[in-house]
Amino acid sequence: MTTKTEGRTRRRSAVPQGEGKVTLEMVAAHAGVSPSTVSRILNGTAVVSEDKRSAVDEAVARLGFVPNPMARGLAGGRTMSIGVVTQAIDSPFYGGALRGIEDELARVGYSPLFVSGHWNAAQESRCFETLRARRVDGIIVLTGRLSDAALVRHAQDLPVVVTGRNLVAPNLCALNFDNFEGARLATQHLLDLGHRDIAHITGDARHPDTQERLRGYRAAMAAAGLPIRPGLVVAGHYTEDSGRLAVERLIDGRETFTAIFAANDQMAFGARLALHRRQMRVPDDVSLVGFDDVASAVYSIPPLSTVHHPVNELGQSAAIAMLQLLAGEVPTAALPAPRFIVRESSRALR
Amino acid sequence: MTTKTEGRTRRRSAVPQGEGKVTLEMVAAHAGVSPSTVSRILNGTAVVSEDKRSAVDEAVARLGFVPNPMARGLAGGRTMSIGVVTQAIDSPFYGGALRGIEDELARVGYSPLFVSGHWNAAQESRCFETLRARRVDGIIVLTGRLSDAALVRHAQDLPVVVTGRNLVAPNLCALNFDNFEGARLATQHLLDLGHRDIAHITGDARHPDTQERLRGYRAAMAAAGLPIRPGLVVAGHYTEDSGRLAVERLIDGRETFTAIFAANDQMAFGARLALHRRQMRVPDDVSLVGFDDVASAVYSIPPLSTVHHPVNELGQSAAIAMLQLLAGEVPTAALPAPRFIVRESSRALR
DNA sequence: CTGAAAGCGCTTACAG
DNA sequence: CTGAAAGCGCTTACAG
Repeated sequence: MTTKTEGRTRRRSAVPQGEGKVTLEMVAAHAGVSPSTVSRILNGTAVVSEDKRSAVDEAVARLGFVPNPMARGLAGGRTMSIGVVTQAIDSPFYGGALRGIEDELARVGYSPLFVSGHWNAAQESRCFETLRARRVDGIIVLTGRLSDAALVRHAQDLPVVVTGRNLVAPNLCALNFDNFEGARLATQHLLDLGHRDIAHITGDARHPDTQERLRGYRAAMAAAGLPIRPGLVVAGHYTEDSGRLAVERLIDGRETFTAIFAANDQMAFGARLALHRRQMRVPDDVSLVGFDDVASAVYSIPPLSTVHHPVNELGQSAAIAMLQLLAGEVPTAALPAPRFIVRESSRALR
Repeated sequence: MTTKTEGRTRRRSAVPQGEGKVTLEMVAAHAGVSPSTVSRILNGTAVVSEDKRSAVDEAVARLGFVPNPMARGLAGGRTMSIGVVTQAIDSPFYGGALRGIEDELARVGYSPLFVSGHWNAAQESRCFETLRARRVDGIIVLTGRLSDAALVRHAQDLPVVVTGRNLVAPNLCALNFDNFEGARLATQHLLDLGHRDIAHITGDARHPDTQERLRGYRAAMAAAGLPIRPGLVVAGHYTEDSGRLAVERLIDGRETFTAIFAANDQMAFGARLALHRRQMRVPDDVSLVGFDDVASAVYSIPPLSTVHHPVNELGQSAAIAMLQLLAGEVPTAALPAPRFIVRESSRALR
């Protein structure tokens, strides 16, 4: 049995190897100009005569020159890297955002530096230190627990874009999804289906989105002339297990309900399991809707009706806004409006 | 309107602020020694007298000195960063590994630099270039599509640890999970339950694990004296949708089956949906088992029986092995043996 | 428009 | 055991 992995013949190229060894000085020598000029051309820092420019371009191509980011950073120029403060690198929700950021940054030669704050302000502060020590050109923060003031302060030193907040400050761009409207849509969907006894599993109270989503739920109920029954609002904290537990409490309590709106998909999945354990069928016995539309929502059983939170676009927009800030432009990024996706976990009350 | 880029007020505080501004030189001055000595103490590069050491330690603490990784890297020392070549930053499977790596590296002050190869050898090569340009101290590769030869070559320049392969080379450590045994276990579980007509959804043929898992399935069947019915082995490529399609083909074909072993959980989820659509109940009508035990497996309906692939430990072990390689030691990392987790998607044939 | 020179903050031979 | 000095590969005032 031959191993497929070994048969790769080692192609040798005429092109100078060892990418890392070619320096800007070598390029300068080959092009017959000074290192300063090469630097300027590479950075578009100054107007340079056409012939020198082409000579340099050619030398760069011939030698396969790749500027050393470390040297660049040390010398005070751009490091071409953007710090990304996420909460957990393996979050099923933020994962899509990380990818959006990575893709968008990649197309202009920037690379992201991911660090995890684990929903902890102290750790997040350390993330910032790490990132600044590495001389990132800017920092993107996905929600986080840092105070707005702290963010504004950092923005004095380098561009920052933050998601999940509304914040206006110089050199800073805040990108927020319309959580209120999304939650209103989800609740309205259930209302339209004829449900009146709609329970809501809230997210972590310290999370900014939580209040907004609760507010959306309340607004829809109120608009329908329905009272908010306190027993129908149960607290979770965005994890599957907290959703499961919330439903257990709901069932064990005296309140009756025919539908549940979970503040995120993960809790909806947990709720689904609790319902399953109690032999309550979705959507036959109770309708269930979530929020976020994570990748696995389509494959849950039954496929989950949920509000689409364009997390990938969120990442892209954040990256684009950062690039604009870096270019001295005013960010124009805007997030798509919430859309409710009807799948199979909700149905008309009969 | 003031331009934000210019207004950089430099705040001055009593406490040495701006962590980034304290340099090794300042520490040296405060401690009354030369920069070289400070550097040596910080790096444990040489034996230093006790009094100088404590003087330096104190100065470091007082000033809150944090070495600049860029300068470190440029000067030829360690950058304290490890490149991690993953396939997709948002993979539900590798996510756990990334986290394991991050956690393990963090405790010794290293930070990971994640880059995505997207299952594409060319992109992976570029990942390596990026990482080397940034002077990472070592590179961890999660499977990938690079040839073994390419990996061995890179290991000549810096320590490499790779998962998902068996490979022996200097300055390189390969960490592989026992896919064969895992698959054998999964199939045996179904066999023990009385199933004979067991279908297998394979993974992407280009993926090294695929053959091993297929081999495990075959071995278990053979050991039970059962023939392998070709029609029962359908190809997928590790995505939910490919699992769904595979089951559609299975159902539309003439073969009968009472159980399915999907080569990973994602395909099992897809299979589950296809079954659901055809009104086939799990586990009543068909038993379903997966492979990997991703985080969401516990919350799928019904909770998925699957082989536990300790992906978090995989990440940790990879990080530990890297640290050992960096210390000039021989890696001792070993992965836990596969365990089959019985949940509710499989049950005895009656 | 374009050089020469200094400097970014460290590490590491080289000499004591 | 410990300095002084050079150098890592760039960028950026400073002078033409």
